[in-house]
This record gives sequence, structure tokens and C-alpha cells, in this order.
Amino acid sequence: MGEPTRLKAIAAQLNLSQSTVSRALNDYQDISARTKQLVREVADELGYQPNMHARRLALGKSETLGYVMPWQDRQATESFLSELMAGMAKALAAYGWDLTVLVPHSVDEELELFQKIARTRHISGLVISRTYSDDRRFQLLRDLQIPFVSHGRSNDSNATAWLDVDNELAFAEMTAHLASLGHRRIAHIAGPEVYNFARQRTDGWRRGIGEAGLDPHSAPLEMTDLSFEGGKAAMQRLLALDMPPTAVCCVSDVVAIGAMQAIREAGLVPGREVSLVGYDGLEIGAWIEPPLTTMRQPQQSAGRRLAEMLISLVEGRTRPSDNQELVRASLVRRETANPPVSDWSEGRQGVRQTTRENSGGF
Amino acid sequence: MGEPTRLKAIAAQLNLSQSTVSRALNDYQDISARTKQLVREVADELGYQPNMHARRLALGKSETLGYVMPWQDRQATESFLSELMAGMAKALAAYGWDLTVLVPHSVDEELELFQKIARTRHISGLVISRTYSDDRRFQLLRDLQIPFVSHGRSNDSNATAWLDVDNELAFAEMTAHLASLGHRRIAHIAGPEVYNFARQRTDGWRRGIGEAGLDPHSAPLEMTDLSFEGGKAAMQRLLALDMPPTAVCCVSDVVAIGAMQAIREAGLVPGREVSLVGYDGLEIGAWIEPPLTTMRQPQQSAGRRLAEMLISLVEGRTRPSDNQELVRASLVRRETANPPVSDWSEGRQGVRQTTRENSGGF
DNA sequence: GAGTCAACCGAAAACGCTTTCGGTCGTGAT
DNA sequence: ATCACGACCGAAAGCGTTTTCGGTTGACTC
Repeated sequence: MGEPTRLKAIAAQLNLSQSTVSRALNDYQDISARTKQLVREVADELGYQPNMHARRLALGKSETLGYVMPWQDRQATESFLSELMAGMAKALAAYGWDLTVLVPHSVDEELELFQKIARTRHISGLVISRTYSDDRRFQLLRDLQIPFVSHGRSNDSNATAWLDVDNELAFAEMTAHLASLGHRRIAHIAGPEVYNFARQRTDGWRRGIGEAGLDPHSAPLEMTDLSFEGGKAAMQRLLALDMPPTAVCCVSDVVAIGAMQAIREAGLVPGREVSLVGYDGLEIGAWIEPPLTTMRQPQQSAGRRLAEMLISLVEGRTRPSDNQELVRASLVRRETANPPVSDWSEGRQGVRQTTRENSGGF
Repeated sequence: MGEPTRLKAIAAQLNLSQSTVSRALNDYQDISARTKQLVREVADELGYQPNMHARRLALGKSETLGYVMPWQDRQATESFLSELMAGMAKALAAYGWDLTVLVPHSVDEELELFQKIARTRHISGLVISRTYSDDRRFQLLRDLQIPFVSHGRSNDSNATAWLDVDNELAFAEMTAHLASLGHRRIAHIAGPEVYNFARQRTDGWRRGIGEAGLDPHSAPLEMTDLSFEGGKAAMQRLLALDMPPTAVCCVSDVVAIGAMQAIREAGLVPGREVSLVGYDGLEIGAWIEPPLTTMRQPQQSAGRRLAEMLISLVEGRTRPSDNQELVRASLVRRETANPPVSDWSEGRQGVRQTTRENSGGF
């Protein structure tokens, strides 16, 4: 297990020149079939693997893509991050490319990082995520001529490559689903407007409200950050309304789980007095009581697509605007979206007691 | 934003040779302070960043570490994976090193991957996780002379570098805690024995049982895979015993959450008739009803330490056996570990009714 | 004022690959 | 026999660093 075998070694063994061996392995046309055959045999007999650095230096490209982890807010999306990354890494491995993860501490540091990458070029393309509606990164990456694809759109992504879920459609459908169950007061717990996906989801909810023949202006809307506590607080505000909603579209599963907590603490049962739908399709949603109805998008295949798109961009086979892909989320029916019960909120005290007797044993 | 600036450019601008510039930037002793100063100024005025591939080719090392994602069983540990990776990436970034993620589909593919890395050397060290008691990877990595540190020990890790949590101590403490609350029948839902950590945890539980003056042989023990469903099924088996346990030590939070489900479905209340302690410190544990008592180990700092240890190994500053670190998990007191209620299991029917009335409104 | 010795710096090789540019064959046509 | 032409292959340059090895200064000693 001494020194790794180099091109030179296999050249020596066959009495060929190094350059011939190189071209044989790279399947050049001016090498005879017989020679190629021989070279290949000796190559994998000796377990030859090209030295990446030399190769990349000569080629001038890196065959390495970077994924910028969203690490601003410590938690939230974490759980499907690793799944997304696994999808990307697997797809890249099929091409012999590598995936390196970048973890900037702040927005400014992220922009600096881009500058550095632009100079060293040791990463030849980036996947960014957690896009803002107003996202400085797009402009900068274009200026720096770093190929990139974003997981999620922004105001500035018309001409760039992206993979996004149709958030608006998802929330329109979610709202329609709740309306079809008979709900008339369908609220929305929205995420921070700076996030593009949060805005899209609010838009979708609003569209759904309208399409259900309800009044978007009177529909209850609460904002929150993407946390359990935030969801809980937002739900508490909704419950304090004169006319509390009978159903709530939540911007994320984590927020929805927080909302469930608020509902329970008010002595009500999630999915009974107040229906709930989350978003993300987290597995844990199925493990809580009652299991959370939600919408899911496939994370692994998203990772794969992101990787494939970026490769083709880096290779120059396609233009950014050719790589825009909208995927559809699908409803995961569990147990928190049900027809409304008779108007509980007009006789709250009475209802609260009834609930206590029924909240266990689902 | 045309071509990135190279050594040559800054040499030309200062009428110096390329080699002088290189040595100035690398702080060689035989370059005058004045020259170094000048070179540095021009360097960052021009935004110079060394070409990684050239540098790594010349140096013969890669300044890139790899993290082998545990992807055998699709889920389980996912949630803290990204946190761990973020910790690693951040630590590495401080040294200017990169982290690439590797996602083998199977054990065999993982071993092949190691072979490849040994030849290309484009990754100069590995962090592996999800160690088995009997783990082929240790031997192979040693043979291939790839520096590595494992997150978790194995039978074969006496002389290698590792960072592990003291699983045995953690479960001994967990058991002691339950015993101190008054429990006498403390069961264990164990993970697959192939995983070293699962075995350690079972050992710890057994030790705790003994130290509490109880009989390890009669203490109920159930095995399961590391899944929600597995935990649920195991708990069901425990509940079906003649003398069901009043407390259960679960190998992981996910398993514990599954167990809670089984308890609820039996008409009982987790933390009341049956106390539970999980392990991992997952955030979601705090969001369920009732919040799950568990044990936590810091993931981000673990990532950082793993990275630091591996760097010092790759640099040859320390030997593997100098890098063995045992960290301690700490109990996170939530609401599923309480004193036992009076012997419910001898009058189960009656208890069941009582429970129904009290299970809501926590 | 010749010799010594630091202090500084430049030339050039090396890392291992890719790729361009010729060069050497044998073949077929003239 | 000569020429042209493919088919194959070797020599060598180049990618951008690092690092060894001398070589040139000037100051300093006696």
C-alpha cells in the first residue's frame, strides 16, 4: 500500500508514453483500440486513480459543487437538510463530482465567501437555499459569474436557475381542502415575509380563500418566525379573536406543532374545534397526537435535480433560464384536518368541558 | 471580474519574482519585512486567492476532510446530522479547510469508497459515524493509512482516534434517576446490538439496575430497530408482560416517542403509569404531549472537536491514540419521568378508566 | 582593502495530469 | 520508386503553486 500508482507507472509497465496512457484512458480517437484495451487492463490492475488536484489544475475546473447551508436561524428546516444533501451527494457521486458544505455565520460572511470562491474557483458551482424575496446573493453571484442554482425563487430569479416547489399552489390546495370540508373561517399563520416561500404561501392561501368564495380581507392572518414558540404564540392570538378560525393553514410543520400546543392549552382538540394543516411533511408530524395533516415535497429527488441542473450549468450545456423547475407538493392526509364541529366558539365555556373528556385515547 | 489574479500578476506589479512573492505570502524567514509588507498589500488589493488545485498538488495534501453520512437506515439520526456537519464545517473553515460529504449506498460501497480515496488522496481524512461493535472500516482505514476519527467507538478502536459520548454512564445515570424516583421495575428498549452505542447503552442500563440494588436478570429488556414503529411494538410487548415495567429507558428519542404512542393506545398516560426517558435530546421531544424527558449531548461542539482532532491527525501533530475523547450527556428533565403511581398494573381495568378522564389538558 | 557572513532574492525543478504539435510508420496510389 | 495520407504514438509545454539551491548584494571584521 505504498505510493499510489501514477500515470507514469502504468506507462512504464507497457512501454508507452505517459501522454498515450492519458489519452487512452480518456478515450481519445487517435489511440488504437488494442492499446486502449491494454492500458485499461493495467490501469485497474494497478488500481489507478487519477490525482484529482493535478487533474483539476490541468483542466482548470474543480468538479466540486458547494451547498450553502442555511444556518441563520438555528433550527427549523434542519430535519430535511440532511436528506436534501444526501440526494445531492448521491447524484454528484454518479458523475464523480464532490459536494462540499459551506456554513457562513451571517449574510455578510456568505457574500465574502462567494468572493473568495470566485477567485480560487475551487468550487465551480453553488446551490443556495432559503431564498429571500429580496436576495442580494443573486446579483452578486451573477456578477462573479459563479454558476448557481437556488432552491427556491426570489424577485431576482427570472433569468437564473432554480428548483422550487409551487408554494402558492400548495397553499391554495390546502385552503381548498379545508374549505371543501366545510370550513368558512380559515386562518393562516405566515412566516417572515423576507422569505420568498413564506410570501408565496401566504399568496396561495389568499388565492384559496378567494376561490372558495370567501373574503380574503376578513380572513385571519398572523405572522411568526419559523419556530415552535412562534407558532404557539400566533395560535394564541388567533384563539383570542372574537371569531376564532375553525381551520388554520400553517407555514410549516414546526409552526403547526406549536399551534397544536396552543390549541391544547386552550382546552381544545387539534383537528376537532380547530383543524390544522402544516407544511414540510416531517416524519415527526405522524408521531404526535393527533397526527398532523401536512403537505410534502420530495427532498431527496430535489437534491438530485439540483445537482443535475448545476452540473449541466457548470459544463455549459445549458443556460440558467433553461433550468427552472417547479415541483408540486402533495397533501398528506393525517388527522388534524376534519369538518368543523358545530359552532363551538360561540359557547366556549361549555365546549371546553366536553373536550376534556375526549382529548385522550386517540 | 475577468481572470483571477495569480502569483505572477502580483510579482509583475512589484518587479519581484514569483517565488519571492510566494514565500512572502507564506511568511518565510528569508524575505525582508518590507517586502512582505508590500507583497501583502498588493495581494489583497488585487484580491489574490491562491489556486487551491495548484497549491494542493504542490503540497501533496488536500486540506479537505470527508464526512461519511450514515445512510443505511433512511431516517433515525437525521435530525442532528446537519447540526453535527455544521459544527464540523465551521471548525474547518477557520483553518481554511473544506468538508465534503460522502454518501455510500451500502457498506460495500463504503469500503470501495475508502479504497478510492486512498489512491486519489483528494480527501485527506475521514470522519465516520454510526460505528458497529464489529466494524470492518477500522481495519481497512488503518491498512489504507487514511487518517480518520470515528464518532463512536468499536471493539477495534483502542488505538484509533474517536469522540464518543459515555453512553454507558448516561444510561446508568438515567436508570439511577428512575430508581431514585421510586421505580423498581425499570425496563430497557434496546437498539440493534450491532451498533456499538446500543450495546453500551444496554450495558449502562444493566449497571444502573445493579447499582440500584435490583436484579438485572429479571429486568425487562426488549430489542428493536431505531424507529418509531419499532419503539411502539417493543413497548406493546412490555405492556403485555405479567408484570409490566413502571419505567422504561429507551435507546433513542424516536424509539421513546413510539413507545409513548403504545402507552397511549393502551389507555395509559406516558409519565404517569409508565415513566419514560429517551436519548438524543431532540427538540421535538419538547413539543409532544407530555414533553419527553431525555438526555442530550452537544452536537455542534462534537462536530467541532471531530474536525479539530482530524486536522491534527492529518497534520501529523498527534497520534491517533492521543485523540480519544469521552463526553458526557446530561439529563434534560421534562415530564415523562415521574414517581410511579400506586401499583396500577395489578388492577388494570380500573386504572384505564381513571386515565381516560385525565389524559387531556396537560 | 581582502575576506566572511548575513540578509535577500531569482532561477528552476517538482507535483501529476491534459493537450497540442509533430514525427514515424505502413499502406495505397501514381 | 516516389508521394501522399492515415493511423498511432512521443515530446513537450502548460496549469499555478511550493521549495530547494545558488547567487548577488552590502555590511562588518581584521
